[in-house]
Amino acid sequence: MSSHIPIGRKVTLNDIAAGCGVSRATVSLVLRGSPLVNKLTRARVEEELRRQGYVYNRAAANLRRRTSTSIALVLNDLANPFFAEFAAGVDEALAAAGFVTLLGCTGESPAREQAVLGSLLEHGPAGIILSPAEHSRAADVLAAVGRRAPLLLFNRELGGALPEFAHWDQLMLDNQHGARLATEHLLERGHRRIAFFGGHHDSSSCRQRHAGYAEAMRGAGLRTEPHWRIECAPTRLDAAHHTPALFAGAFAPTAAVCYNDAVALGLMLGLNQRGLRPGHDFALTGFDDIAEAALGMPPLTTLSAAPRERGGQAAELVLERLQQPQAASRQTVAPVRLIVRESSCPPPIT
Amino acid sequence: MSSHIPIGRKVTLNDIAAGCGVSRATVSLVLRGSPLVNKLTRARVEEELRRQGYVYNRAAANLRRRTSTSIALVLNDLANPFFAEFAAGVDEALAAAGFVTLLGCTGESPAREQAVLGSLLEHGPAGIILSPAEHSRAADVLAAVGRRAPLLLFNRELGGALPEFAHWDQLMLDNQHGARLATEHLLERGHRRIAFFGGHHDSSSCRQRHAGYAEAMRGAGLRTEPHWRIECAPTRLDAAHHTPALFAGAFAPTAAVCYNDAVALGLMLGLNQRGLRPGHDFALTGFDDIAEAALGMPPLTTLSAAPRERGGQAAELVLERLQQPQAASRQTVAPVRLIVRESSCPPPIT
DNA sequence: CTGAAAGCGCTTACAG
DNA sequence: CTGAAAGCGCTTACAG
Repeated sequence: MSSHIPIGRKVTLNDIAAGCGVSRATVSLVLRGSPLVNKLTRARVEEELRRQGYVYNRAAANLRRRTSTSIALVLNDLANPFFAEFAAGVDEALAAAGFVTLLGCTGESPAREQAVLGSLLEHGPAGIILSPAEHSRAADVLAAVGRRAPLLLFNRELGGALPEFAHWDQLMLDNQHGARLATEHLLERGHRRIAFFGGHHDSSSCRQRHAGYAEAMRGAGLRTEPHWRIECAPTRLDAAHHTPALFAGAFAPTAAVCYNDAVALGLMLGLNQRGLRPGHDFALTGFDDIAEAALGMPPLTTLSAAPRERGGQAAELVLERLQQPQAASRQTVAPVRLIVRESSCPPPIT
Repeated sequence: MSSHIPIGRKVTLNDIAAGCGVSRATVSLVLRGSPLVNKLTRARVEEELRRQGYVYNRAAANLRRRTSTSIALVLNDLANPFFAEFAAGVDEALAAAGFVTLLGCTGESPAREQAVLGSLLEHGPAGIILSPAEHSRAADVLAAVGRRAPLLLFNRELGGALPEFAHWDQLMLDNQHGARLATEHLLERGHRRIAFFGGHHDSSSCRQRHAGYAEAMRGAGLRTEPHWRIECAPTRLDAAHHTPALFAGAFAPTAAVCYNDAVALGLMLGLNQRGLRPGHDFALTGFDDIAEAALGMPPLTTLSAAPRERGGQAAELVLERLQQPQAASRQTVAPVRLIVRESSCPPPIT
């Protein structure tokens, strides 16, 4: 059980009612802007509210009315700028709708996710926006949340699908289309030997991006080599380490579609170590458009998901769900935009 | 007034009590872990809680007990990685203490800050952590918050000091010391003509950093030239634009202590445009250690405030205040660490 | 147009 | 060790 912090004496409806000689009910009606109240009574009450510095106790009101004015936002990694932007977008849209954001971070741990969901649910959010931790399972989330609040899944799918899945809304990035755009862009530049670099195949976003890449390659009538698909952790460091594998076989690629920007920046490091100049001798693209992407050497061609707008969209989606609890669940796919920068050069002339 | 969202029928203490033939009071005692309850009764109740999928209604409990288990976190800019890290640190520490984070973003607007504080206060947080919007005034914050919850001020001071100020705790970065460290580091490298570049003098953090720079220069017995103090907006772009001003007079500087990393990165661009190689022909330092700092060309010597740890510290400070509402207010200054990278080269040999 | 009364889901003395 | 009763700060039919 959590600690308990006593609150100082606060001004309540009783104080206001007593202060201007009306009943609690009348004060309540004034607060809620009811047209039933006499103008003069209203003015007197409003003056008294100001005078005593009254603050509405929304928790009490919510209890009585059996409503909620909060939405839980559960994120796998707030320190990641992508999710920070997303959170800012969520909070802005929720605030505009009169809701408050209950924040919870899981640090990519399914166990912490369970704890965070449990704790936030005790505060009775009207809905939940969840960007799941890496290996979070559908069954566990379902057990924690049940039917207590509608859930919107953002960015990642959960492991181990379930029948109840159908009840959850989803907002996903168009990973497949994005990777296809990047691949087609490199094809247009004249590349034929294009690798797909980084990420792990057990991540749904990685599979989707790879599918988009494969689709574009097939569409161009091109075959791919096994060593054009290098898996590695989605970090700069691991990407740099795995760079040599790209050049291990015959038909070395002249370009790579990278799982994300971090991987692309790491590949740049790895290329430099081999004496290859990214953006001159080798072309590459990222995914996410993190702040560093525009500053890389060279600046990185990448895909932007406009995380702040996604946040606003996620907020809209849960709020709509609250209006229509029974409507069929919605699977929304957010568009992704190609941002062309210097890193996606034409192939070197051989 | 905000919208209202009806909540579905939930399992309450009454359902549990009825379900296993005890009174509500007994169930409550079980929930709160009271030793007064018979072991068998406890086991029966716990089984029933599980069976019905009971979720504790903390809002109702808080209302009855007149307690609160939430802390409001009000940030000027969550999209800024520094504050995102800070927020992650706050949330982690609060969660560990059984508290929940009520998030609010102001987007650097004092007007939105007022609205956000008002809205969050209606949810009855036990305390508030506020990183104020740029031109937020003490009087306005006081009017919004009053004595309804203890406030911890983070990162920036408020405009227009007030007697009541003394009631607020503060957690500030050691800006002055940090800038002094950077300046002394450049002095040790052999620089004598060192500029202070970027930021606006009406920002308290900028004044403090400039004071640290001036202190180090005085300490070394060095005078400074007027054109060694260039003001500009704390953005990359504006910094790049203002670069020529550094070289407008006689005694051009060989190094610059920059207001922050964004400014330093902008100055790098500006130097490149003049044909000067940062880290070779000109030395510079930043402030913040943003992710791009380590990746700059060259990597940027800078100061780290360890934002995530600051978040944990801020959470500790408010939680301590809740235990001791009457204790004298505390002004905490968080240390800042110099991170030496290639940008702070020795002066060119002339 | 205003007030008295009941109740949201919990907790907490107080009896027994 | 357990239960009946009152009350946290609100809202909402229902009278008048």
